[in-house]
Amino acid sequence: MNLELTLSSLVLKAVNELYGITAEPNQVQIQKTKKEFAGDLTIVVFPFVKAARLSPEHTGQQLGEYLQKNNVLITDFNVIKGFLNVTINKSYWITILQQIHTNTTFGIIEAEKNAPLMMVEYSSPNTNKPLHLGHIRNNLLGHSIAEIQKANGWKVVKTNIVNDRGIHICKSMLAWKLFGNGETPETSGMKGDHLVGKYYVTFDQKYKAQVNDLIKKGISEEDAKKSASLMVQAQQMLLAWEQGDNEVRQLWETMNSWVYSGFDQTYRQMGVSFDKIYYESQTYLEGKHEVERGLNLGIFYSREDGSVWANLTSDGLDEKLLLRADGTSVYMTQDIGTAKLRYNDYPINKMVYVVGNEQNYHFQVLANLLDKLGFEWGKSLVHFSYGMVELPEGKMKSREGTVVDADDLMQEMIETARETSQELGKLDECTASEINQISSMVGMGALKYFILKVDPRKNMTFNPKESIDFNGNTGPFIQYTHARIKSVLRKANDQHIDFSTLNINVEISEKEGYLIQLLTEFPAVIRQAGEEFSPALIANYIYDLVKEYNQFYHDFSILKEENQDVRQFRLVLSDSIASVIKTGMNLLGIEVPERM
RNA sequence: GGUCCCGUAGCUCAGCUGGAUAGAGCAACGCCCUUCUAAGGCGUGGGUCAUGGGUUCGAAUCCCGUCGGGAUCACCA
Repeated sequence: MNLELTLSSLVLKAVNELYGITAEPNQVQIQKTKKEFAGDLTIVVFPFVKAARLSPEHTGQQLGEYLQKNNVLITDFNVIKGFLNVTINKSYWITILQQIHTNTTFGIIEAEKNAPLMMVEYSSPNTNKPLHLGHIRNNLLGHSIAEIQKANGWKVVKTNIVNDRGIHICKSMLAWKLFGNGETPETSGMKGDHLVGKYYVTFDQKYKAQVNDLIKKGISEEDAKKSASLMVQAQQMLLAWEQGDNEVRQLWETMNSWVYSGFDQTYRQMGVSFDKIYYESQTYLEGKHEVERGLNLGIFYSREDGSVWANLTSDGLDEKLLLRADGTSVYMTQDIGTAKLRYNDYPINKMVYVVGNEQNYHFQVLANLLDKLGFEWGKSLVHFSYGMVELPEGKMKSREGTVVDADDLMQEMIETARETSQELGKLDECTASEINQISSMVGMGALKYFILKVDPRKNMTFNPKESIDFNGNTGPFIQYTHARIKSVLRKANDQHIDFSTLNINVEISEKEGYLIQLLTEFPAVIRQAGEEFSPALIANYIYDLVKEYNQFYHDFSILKEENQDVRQFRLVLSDSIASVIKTGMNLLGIEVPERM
């Protein structure tokens, strides 16, 4: 039984015996004692002062005396205003540390055989352009959430829905066909996804020129956009694609294969992966079937032009298009199909979509439509809605060329890490491949931590002109602390110091006791991060821990400590902290080096 | 216009299921390497928690209004 629960029930007993009231467990508020006061845990006494008919100070005093008398772990207490601060026996903390140190999966709950299954969809790229900073946030969140849920005992299937078809794909295909002169990744030396992206931009430029010409000829902007020949051709291409036209399909497969090899490279660098990938081209027909079924059931209706709609106004939503007049499908259509196929493929208990908050409405509608179509899990889907990454001047706009490319950014981070190591002379004794490995870890660590430490629900700002920091509240700071601990442990090992056992009665400082207390919070942090879908909670926790540890490291010596028991204790403490750093950072998808 | 989200130090962010004097990092300034990795530690300055009300013993946190910013309501995805 953990300390807080023990204390909590003891407080309930105390108020019952002292004041004759039966308090609810949630009235007992126990929190960590603020640093400026003596004590480990604080009980808020305000909820009981009425029943006690005493001043808050008096009530606190009485409760404190009762607690100390009835719990051997409490060695001392003090009351400030209405706050009762209790001090816990140091040997208790040492016992706890011993347990943590010997527990190789501290904080982690491994999935049991019959554990529930969570499917996490993330990434979901379009195959018409390379990944950018927005995708990075999505991928890092998706990967981290999957890891966190695994650590909370779920079975997790990571999935990706690739938007490999649709009008936008046809645009880059058409532009390549018209203006590409047969260019390939090989002939151009470009990464496949970047090459295809180039033609998507080409389409946009040429199309805009056509529209402007038409407007100059006196055609309205609206009509010009519809009748520009590039748009008409793209729509014809989409239709040809849906009808299985050989030539179009071949071009499509070729260009998509270029994109996939580019994406693979990006995903590898990012350190993310998937257990099962769905392709829109393989799910949209299922979606169409479902829409037609809904139409037959009278859930949906068709308009005169043949388009199919859902009327959701009675649910507070709008009317939603599900099939265009020409019979081609839209985003929503395929999402319905994909959902159905997934539930056929896996015994899903919880479906999580990691998708930006700009699509909040889309998922409201999706849940509603699935529900209407009779899927009982429709309403229970989770849209893990995260905020946008913005530049100081606002949203990234591909048309204005302000998009931060994922590959470029990752490369820059790794280069910066390499240069920094070199300037500081940190890796002078390492081989070239070690230097590569560590630079990659540190550069990616800086990027990942920068993104994951902020509350996922909130929009965040990224300033490309100021490179991501390596000092302070950053990934490298945490990695560095880990490396320093590992260095000490290596030296202990060289000196054949065995620290497998602890003397429970060793004298420890406040700081050391506090570090153990922090360690004990780790499992609860993982639980909460899972419940709230927030990697940021883990990031912030690890930062607090590391900051405290660095103060300890500065103020106390470990290997030079003469008292053997104390030295053992500090080694065990450091080792345990290194483990928690590593586990926590791994939950964020960040690796930690042995040296840096 | 309807719906939803956000506003905390110069900048980037914590804190938000109500609790003590609102915390970090960056930036600025000043200290600390003959001592286990200075990517570190210590210190100084910096706040009307957008704003006005309300609930409460107690509000950055909960409720209502106002102002400011954003998202969305597409035969885009």
